[in-house]
Amino acid sequence: MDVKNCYRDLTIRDIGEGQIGKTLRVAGWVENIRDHGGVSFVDLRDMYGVLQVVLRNTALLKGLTRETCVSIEGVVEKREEDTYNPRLLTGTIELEAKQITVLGKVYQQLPFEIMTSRETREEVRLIYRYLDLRNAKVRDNILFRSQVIAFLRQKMTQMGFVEIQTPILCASSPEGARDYIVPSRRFKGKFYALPQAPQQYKQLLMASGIDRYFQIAPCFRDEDARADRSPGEFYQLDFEMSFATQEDVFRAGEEVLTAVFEQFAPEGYGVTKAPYPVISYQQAMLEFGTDKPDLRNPLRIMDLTDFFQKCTFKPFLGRTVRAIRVHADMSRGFHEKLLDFATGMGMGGLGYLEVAEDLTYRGPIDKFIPGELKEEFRRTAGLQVGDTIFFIADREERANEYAGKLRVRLGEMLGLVEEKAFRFCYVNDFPMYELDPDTKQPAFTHNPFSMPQGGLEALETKDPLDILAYQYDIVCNGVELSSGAVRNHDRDIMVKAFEIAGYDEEALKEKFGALYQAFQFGAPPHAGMAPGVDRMLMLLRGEENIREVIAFPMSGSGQDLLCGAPGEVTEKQLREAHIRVRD
RNA sequence: GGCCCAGUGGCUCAGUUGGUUAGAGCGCCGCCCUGUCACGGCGGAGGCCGUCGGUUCGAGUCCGAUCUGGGUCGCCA
Repeated sequence: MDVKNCYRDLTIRDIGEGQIGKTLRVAGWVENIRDHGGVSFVDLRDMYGVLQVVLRNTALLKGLTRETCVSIEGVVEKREEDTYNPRLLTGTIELEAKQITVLGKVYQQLPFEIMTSRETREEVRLIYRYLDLRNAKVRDNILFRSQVIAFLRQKMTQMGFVEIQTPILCASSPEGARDYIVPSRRFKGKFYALPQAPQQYKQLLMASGIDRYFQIAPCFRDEDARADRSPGEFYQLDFEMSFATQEDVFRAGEEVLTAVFEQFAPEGYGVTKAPYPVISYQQAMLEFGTDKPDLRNPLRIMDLTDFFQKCTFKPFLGRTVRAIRVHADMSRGFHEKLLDFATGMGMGGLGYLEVAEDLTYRGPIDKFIPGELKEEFRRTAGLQVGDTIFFIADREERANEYAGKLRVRLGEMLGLVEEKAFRFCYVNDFPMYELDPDTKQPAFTHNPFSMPQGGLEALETKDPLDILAYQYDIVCNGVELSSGAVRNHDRDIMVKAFEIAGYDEEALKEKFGALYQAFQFGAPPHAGMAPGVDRMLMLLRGEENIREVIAFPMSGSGQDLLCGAPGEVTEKQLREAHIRVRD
């Protein structure tokens, strides 16, 4: 687009050797000033780049400080070859200034230096976020976000999904996270809530006959922050498909994710091609010790519980025994570091065996494996000469956790983790119910809207804890990117599913009345998922902190330090909203 | 809500077993410098050591509380 007006003729992106000799105006900010007495240099920055401006008339410097916003008129000149700056796109040219107009003065000392703003205390960066965002690296994350979101929209549209906005002011939903609530002026004592996700609306869209819906959906949850979880609000690529099976959603999810990661991953990164590996929840917990497997790490956990019940090593009897086999030379120091890690997370010790040249085992546990079982052990564990096998024994839940962390640690220490890769998988077959530790009653594990595998029959005949749901996650590099499910679209099955979780039909009607009603009128089978946009961006940019991919992030305590939210409101506002604040 | 870490000029940090006047780099201000690009040189200003209380002859330093920020557990159907 042509930007020519009284402030500028071109942006810095469009200035190059083609303009040599021309007189033109450029607008931007003074990034740096280098005053050499007779000649001075100003680095002029706009959103697109940096251009060196030469000032031969010292008077032009008057009134300029760093970050002053200016319009500069000058002549584009070729630089002498020995003064090229290869770090600038405009490094072979410069602008010889004839006139400088200050558009925005700097009145105060800057709170931090723009070029190194990322090193500043985050609190200060957030208070002056508009200055922080002048830093190229900070700004590029936000520009990158814009490109990714534009790409997602285009891709989803191409795939036949229609984007539909669902309400931001909606009904409070009783389950799940804490709602943000908004008082109603018209209805005294009643409240809207901000949506934790457009879950019910998108299901209602399916009942409305919309075939494939998507939305870059803002989601609001009043829960505490983490490094990878912003408090309050975040965005999901929310989508839902009618007449769809789990496999259909898998195909759609992997198509869009592989496309966006291939498009935007850093140079040289590998991206899992569709179809993604599918790992059941049960298998994930066993082989990876977590439901968020990082497939870049080639190590797998094996189960040796049954085998060790036949041996005489007391600490393993009656315990879940997991093992990790590695093939690597390990120094004594290595074992000490690993043992420190193990005891650091609460393990009593860390048993291991090494397989010697003659296939005998070296290690204290060897003597507890009866001679006649040594060969069976070798086959069961798949051991070869030079292998080391580590053992983890505890009650099952803890054994999983320890083995999972040990797997990650071993992979890192041995340098086995694949670099420069985004490795995706689906984890599916989550249990439908789990025991609520307080009430000892079955409760929904993930999402009350999921379809139980086996349908009504399973609900009526099986132990609730044995029922699996058509419930799945997408995991990338050990990060949960998305949850999703085949939804329960049948009224009767829904009633039964809620009954098991302790809600009668009346409660169901009250809590999810819209869905309950909609399912009376020929609702289509449907399924979907909602990959987190912020998480995608973190992965693609290699950022550890979610705030780095958000233009105006809140602090961990859920405050907007820039604008001062949450803030107080006037008495009048409170009165109109029928709110009284208790002391 | 629990636990851990941090808070010292504008920014990033140092500050000894508690001991005179709290330092450095960068930034800022002034002067010098005609080819730098995180230019260079000389000089200068700038601090209630987060806040409140306590111990002590004496506290940036020790103790207690509190606030703010970060991380984490809980929480996040």
